Order: sequence, then structure tokens, then C-alpha cells
Amino acid sequence: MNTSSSTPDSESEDLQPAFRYNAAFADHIEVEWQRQWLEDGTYEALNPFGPREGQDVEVHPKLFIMDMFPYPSGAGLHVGHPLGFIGTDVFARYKRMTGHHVLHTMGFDAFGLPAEEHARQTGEHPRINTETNIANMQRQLDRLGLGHDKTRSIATTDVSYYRWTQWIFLQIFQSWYDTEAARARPISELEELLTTGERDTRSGRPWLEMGDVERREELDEWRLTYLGEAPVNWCPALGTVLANEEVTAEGRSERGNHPVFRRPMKQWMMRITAYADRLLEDLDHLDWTDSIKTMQRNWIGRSEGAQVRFTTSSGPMIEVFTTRPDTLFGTTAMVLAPEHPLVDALVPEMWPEGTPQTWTGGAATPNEAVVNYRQQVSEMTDLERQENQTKTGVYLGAHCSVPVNGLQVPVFIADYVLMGYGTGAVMSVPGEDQRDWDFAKKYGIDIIRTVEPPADFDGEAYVGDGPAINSDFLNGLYIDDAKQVIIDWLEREGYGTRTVTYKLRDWLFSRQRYWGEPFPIVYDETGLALAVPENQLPVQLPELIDWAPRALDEDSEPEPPLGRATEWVTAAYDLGNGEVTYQRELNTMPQWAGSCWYYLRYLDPSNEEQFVDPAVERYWMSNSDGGIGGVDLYVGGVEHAVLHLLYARFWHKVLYDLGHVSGPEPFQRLYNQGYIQAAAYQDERGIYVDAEQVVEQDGGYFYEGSPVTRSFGKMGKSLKNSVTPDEMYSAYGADTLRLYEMFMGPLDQDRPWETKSVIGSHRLLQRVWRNLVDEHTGEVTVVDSAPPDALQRLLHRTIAAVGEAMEDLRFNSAIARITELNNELSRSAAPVSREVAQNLVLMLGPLVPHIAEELWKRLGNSGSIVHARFPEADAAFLIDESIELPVQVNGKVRSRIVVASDATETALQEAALSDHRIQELLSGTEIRKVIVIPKKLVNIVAS
RNA sequence: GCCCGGGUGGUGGAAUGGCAGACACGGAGGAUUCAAAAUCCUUUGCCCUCACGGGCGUGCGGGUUCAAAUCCCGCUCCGGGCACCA
Repeated sequence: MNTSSSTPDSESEDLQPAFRYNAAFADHIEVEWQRQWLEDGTYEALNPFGPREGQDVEVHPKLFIMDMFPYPSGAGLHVGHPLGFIGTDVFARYKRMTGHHVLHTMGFDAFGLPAEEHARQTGEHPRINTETNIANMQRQLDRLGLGHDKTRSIATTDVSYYRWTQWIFLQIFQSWYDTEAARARPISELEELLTTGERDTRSGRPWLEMGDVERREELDEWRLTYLGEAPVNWCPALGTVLANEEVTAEGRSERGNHPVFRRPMKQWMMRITAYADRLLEDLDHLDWTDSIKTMQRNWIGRSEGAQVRFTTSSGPMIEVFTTRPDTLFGTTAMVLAPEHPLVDALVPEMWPEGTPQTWTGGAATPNEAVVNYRQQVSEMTDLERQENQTKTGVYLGAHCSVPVNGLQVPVFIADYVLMGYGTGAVMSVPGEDQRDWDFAKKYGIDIIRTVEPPADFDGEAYVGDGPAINSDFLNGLYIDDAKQVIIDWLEREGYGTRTVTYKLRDWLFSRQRYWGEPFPIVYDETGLALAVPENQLPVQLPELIDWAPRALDEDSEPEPPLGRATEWVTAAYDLGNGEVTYQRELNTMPQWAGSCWYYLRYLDPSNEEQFVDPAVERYWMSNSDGGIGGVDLYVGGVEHAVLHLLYARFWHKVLYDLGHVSGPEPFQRLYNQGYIQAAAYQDERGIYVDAEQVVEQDGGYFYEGSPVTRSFGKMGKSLKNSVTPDEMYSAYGADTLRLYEMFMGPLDQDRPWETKSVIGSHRLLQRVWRNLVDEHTGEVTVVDSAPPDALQRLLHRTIAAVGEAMEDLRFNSAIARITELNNELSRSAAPVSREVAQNLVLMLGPLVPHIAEELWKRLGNSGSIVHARFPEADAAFLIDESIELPVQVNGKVRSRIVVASDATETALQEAALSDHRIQELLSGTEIRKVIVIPKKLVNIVAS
């Protein structure tokens, strides 16, 4: 195209003054400053020791600020993505300007399914695709002007990074959890304890009598990571294992709609449950929001109670877990999960005499009833089981004895009891548990209340507190006391023990994928795992594998993709008895692995000897104000509230126990940014239409003339409501985008994107520019005379307010105060005093670094504004000689008085009462009381 | 059902016991302009009043207080998380 030079657009641009701050000018200075900053290493943060050593680093308080690093998606960014990144950037810049030594960088969480899927479709290696995506995302982020130390950036897919992920895995593999010391210890120390007999083996056989293989098996039982059986989604038709999200609700593969089978497979598990209590307790020392802490607490799900043993008519003991042992006297039935292992041992040949019809499920024998019921339950999908709120079950024909009173109660199996929680068996106390109540009502089971409900209680099961009734020696005790008494009794009589259970499960750590970290594990002929020696790391992914699906028959064993790398699957190592060929572990690690410790690598990214230098780690991760330590500010989305944050805390604690890091927690302060939402529009058929083409008219919304309905949702392709940062760069520039995103509202709140509102932020920058620079010559117009007193005061009030708002991450308020100051400058025809101009530009520095840097230079300053000092308010200008105060009568503002700011209470009262309007209002009334709050208001109570 | 957030003008939001609606978008009017864009100025919670002024108002109902968007109790609606967890 060669007509562009004569388009109306560029003509109108030509008519604008040469130095007007518009999109083209913004683009020009932004790109130029970004180049300059990179060249000068403006954002590089030095360490006090080691290869990045810098002088005087320790003079300034350190601050480690971090974002949850992104997955480099091929779709690129939309304006919702960088909200948090801009927030941390503004904060980091502010802190840098207030004398802190700030570390702020960014990396990429780059392993993951999409790159692998892309490889399958195109044959392109996942690494190539990943690196392309990283480059594109890096370009989009760079254009925002984020002040990251790019020399510290990492991607989890870097071999030099995942080498250390593997190393950490080995630390975990070579450790065990000493419950007595409440910490992880090297497995070698366990060997010593087992040898001396200070610890008993798990298998029961003395260590000294064990052979080599037996000893290895014994140690494997103790390790913090171990091999367990867990089901995978095996799709023989594709010859691959699928992730849950690749399986449809109907249990078929999303790709090709082939049948998928749940098959057990040996997989690595991480013993996170060993840390349950510490993960729970240390939450108290973290500066996180209550909602996130609560979510973690709920996920860990600690509950205290008792295990109680019931003897049965058929012989075996049934063990139940209960959080309400105080209700034991109200037990009128026993309910097991249908898949409970004791069921078969409990059922007798025949139904006992007088078994009600409703209990047998119509079966001739208990065994038949169990078989039928299990069949019935297995045919229900998980969804049906969830939706099915009516409780069903069958009687086993057996009884058990309630230990505390010898009452014989019937044993059932029922679908509402889950095998995966507690012991898979429940003592049914219908009086105190609604589920038990429902079940008892249906099957005619007795109900005995054991807690006295309030007189006005008209519900069914009563779960509240109250005095115990019908409970012999517990009668009159409230729940907490009753629990203690009954647990003591159970322990004394040998019927039970005080116990704690958790909802938290061990972490399933294997994935059947190619694009993940290989395990540094090999197997010898015993089939037991052996660690690849540390000096042999990294274990690199094989370069090429065959991506084509291959059909296998239904009975085939599931196999991870790495099984196809025929040469790679074996490896020769010398593990102490000469070079031997071993079988490699074929699973890879989950995406969580790389994100569990990336913050540590930022500190010392090029260290070839250690994952991080201990002195460097201590410098950046410890807290001088008595905090628990860790990253000083970690910003990210709430969707990682549980898993990522729990896994990272777990790894960090293991590293801490083993002496590799200095503190027990990775993230001292966590902040959840909100999401940017955008309006999405659906036509009459419910199809989303391009949001950009929708027009608003008379309160309605129209797309190509037809009415559409509006809703709000996450930005993205599916809702056709994406706005890209690139569009904003070309319409307004990066500074405007940054300013708008920060101005939209508080950082932690969701907010709707409105492209039409962005102009407001652009105008602010234009006005600032015009107040300081001649649009025709580009020369600054500031003068060296002092500002008028009123402006001087406004300036210092603004400085104080902006600083405070920045500290609290309330950037929207900071911008509002700056706007007020600038509006004042616009209103006045007089040229701006240099003092005001300098401070205004400094305050803008963190928010809009490019225009601020440009103005800083044009004002004649040398050196980057990035390292200039943020202004401090002069207290002398914050105190006004006289102030205006409202005067209230009976709480309503009726007048205002102007008084000396240091006026005494008596003086204020006099001034208020002598005010003309107040006197009018008070005539004929009696003054009962006068409340004087100096510097705030006067309130006169009269009647 | 349980847990965690939240409800303030036409819109995004400000004010954490002391002047509700800062700041911005949008709207209305004006200046400038041949005209438009851009820019600048005025105005903009609702109701009554020509006006001065007054009344009402922070999801709803109650309470504490001289004073409540803010604290307490009950309800309601919206968003997020978990879900038969014994």
C-alpha cells in the first residue's frame, strides 16, 4: 500500500502540534526509553555476594517482589493478563524510589499440555513452540515498560533450571519425616537409627536380619516421596494416558471419542500429609488474606476426634472415626462404605430372624443384597451420587456392640459413607447428624438424642451445643468437656484412641506426559527405584519421540509417552558397583514442580554449583522486622489459593528442614489481584457476537441492528470480548494503558474493562505534558520562581497522600490525588514552578515511567528517574493556619466556620455557637450538649 | 448446605465512626472553529422550590452512638470456593 501518506488520519495528525503527547509520540518515547533502560541495565538488582556482587547493596533495605509467573500461551496476552504485573511494577518502582533495594523479575511456567498437543498436531518439537510463545509474550510484556531485572529471568523448561528441579526431587527422595523431631531428615540418618535399633522398622523385621533388597524396600516405605498405585485414564486407541480434562463427561477421549479406561499405575506420591500440621500452624505467621488462609485450612481439613472400635457379631472389629465421640450413647446403627474391606467378612449366610423387608433390598441372603447394592452403586456416575440426596443402603445381617453401653446395633452399607475419608465407617447417631437422621428415618432406626436442644428447637438432627442427655456419666456436660471425658474413658478401657484426621491427601506427583521434567530415577532388576547421582544431572528429555497415535488393544498396560523413546529408556550409571544399565522412570513431573521453587532461582539464576547460594538466599528471603521471612510481596490470582501455594510451601519446608533455605515459608505476604472482566454480548440464538461491533442505543445493545443481551465474563476468545495490549499501545501508548489499569479500581477487585474510558487516562497524561512542555517547540515552560503558597500546600498534601496510597497498593487513589494537583496547574494560566513540576513528575514515575523519564530529562535532570528519590512531604506545608469546619445541629451539617487550625475546644464551641446561621436555627431550642472534635467538626445537640 | 468476599449516582469507584459521592467515564450547556476533531470552561445523586433554602439518600429491617456507607443483630441479593468429610 502506498496511499497511507495521504489518508485523512495522517493529515489530521499533521495538523497537531509537533510535540503534542499523543499515541504516536508516546510510542516514540516509550520504545526509545525501553531501549535505553536495557542498555544501561537500569533494572538489574545486584546481590551482596557472589557473581552478581555489587557495592553498598546492603546499605538499602532489600525488597523481593514477585508475580505468579505466567504460562506462555500461544494466544498471546489480552489486557486482563498484565493487571497484576503492572501493579507489582508500580509498587517496585515506588519502593526503589524510597530507598529500597528491589528485586523484581519475571519468568515462565513453560511446561504443560498445550505445547505437547501442538507437537502432536504439527510435529513441531514442544521446545520450539514453547520458545516462540515465550518470545512473543516477552515482546508484549516488554512493550509495557515493566522494570524487571531480565538477567534473572528463567523458564521452567530451561535445562539449566530443571536440572535443579530434579536435584530438589532427589533431596525429597532421600529424606524421611521424623515425627518425633517434627521435621524431615536425610534417609542416611534413618539407616543409622534402624541399625542401632533406636527406631523399629515398619515391616516389623529387625533391620539387622534384613538382606539388601529387603532393606531398600524398608527405606522406600519411609521416604518423603514414594511409589503408590493410582488410577490413570488409559486410552488404548490413542496409545496414551489422558489428563482428566482430556476426558469427556461420558468417559471418552475428547480427541477422537475413543473409550477411556481407569487403570491403576505405579506413580510417585509426595508425603505432604506429614506436613499437614505445620502447613496449618504456620498460616498464622503469614501476611495473607483471611479468605486464602481459610481455603488452605479447609483443604487441609484437620479434624480432631477419636477412633472407636466396635466388636461385631461376626468376629472382626470395626473401627470408626468420629469428631463427636461425645454422642456415642446415641449410636443406633453402624454404616460402612459399600467398598469397605470388612463387608465380606461380616455378612452371615442367612438373614437373622425378623429382619425387616426394607433392610434386605429384596435379596434372599445378605450376600446377595451386598452384591446387588454394590452393583447398583457402581452403575451411578459420580454426578448422580452427588445429586442423589436420598440415602440408600442395605443391612448386612450383622450386629455390632456400642462399647459404652453394650447396645447391639445393626450394621449397614450405604452410599453416603465414603471409603476415602476417616476409616470408611461411621457410627450412626441420628439425633446429632442430619445424614444419619435421614438414613434412620428411611429404615426405621431408633433415634436417641444425646444433646439437649434448646426449648424452641423444631429441627431434626441437632448439631449445636448443649448439655449431654441420655449419656450416663456424660450427662450435663457440654460438647467440649464431654469429648474429653469420653475419649479418656475409651483410651482407658481400650476401646479407642484420640486421633486427628485430615482431608489433605498425599500429592500424586507423576504425569504421563512428554513435556515435563524427567525424574532422576532409574530401576534395577529388583524393580526398586534408585537415584541418579547428583553429578549426573540433568536427566534430559530425549530429543525426539514419535507423536503419532498408535492403537493398542484394550488389555494393554498404560504407558507414558517417554516409553516410545526406545534408546532413552535405558541408561548406564555407575552407582557404586561398576557401570550397569538401568531402566529409566518414564513418567514426568507435574507442572507444579517447576513453580514450587522458581522464586529461589531468581535469586541466583546462573549458579552452576548450587540451586541457590545460601548467603544470597538468606539476604533476600529473611525479614528484618520480625516476620517469618520469604518473598516480601507475591501477587497473583486467587485460582492458585490452594494447590500451587500449598505445594510450594511444602517444598520450601522440606528444603528448610534439610538446611537448604533459611526460613520455613516461601511467601511472607500474598496479595490476590482481581480479574479484568469485559462485557460480552449474545444474540437471540445465544451465540456470542464480536463485542467491539456492539453499539449502545437508548439503554439497549445492538449488533448489526439486532438487539443483543449483555453479560460480563473473563476476557477471551470464547466470549469474543478480548482487547489486546497491542491495540491499546497503538491507540494511546503503554503509559496510558498502565495508568488506566491502575486507575480502574483497587488492585484486589474484579473490574469491568471499558475501552471508551481509557481516554480519561490518556487525557491526564496529555494535560500533564501540556502543563510542563510547549507543544510547538518541545521546550519546557517551567519557571524557577517559587510556587504560590496555596499551590505549595496542595503540592505537599498531594505528596503525603500519594505516598500513603502507594504504600497500601491503592494506586487508584494515588492517581486521583495527582490528577487534582494537575487540574490545579491546568486551571492557572501561570507557568508552572520548577519545584512543582519536578515533584509531579517524580510522583508519576512509578505509574507511567516513560513519560516521567522523558519529562525528567527535559526538565534538565541527569540520571534516570528510576533511581531518583520519591518526594517527601514537608510537614510545615501540611499544617494550615486556618481551616474550615462543618457545624452540625443534631448530626446534620448546617453551617461552616473558619477557625485557626490549633483552636481550642472552647474557642471552637464559641465560634460555632456565634455563627449567624446556627444562632437562627437554635433560637427557641434548648442546647443539651455540644460535641467538639478539634480539626473535625462541632455538633450541637438541641431540642 | 457450609466457608470466604461484596452490594454507594447513568458507569468505574472515593470516604474504615466525624462534611457521602473525591477522581474519572458518560450526559447537558457554553467558548474556540467556516465547520469538525482536539482543547478549555460551567454543570451533573434523587425530590420540592423562580430562588434563598429544605427533604430524602450508601441492598432491606432493627440496634449502639452526639454522630453509622463504616460497629452490632437479623434478612436479602450477587460473585468465588468447597461439597454426603462422619
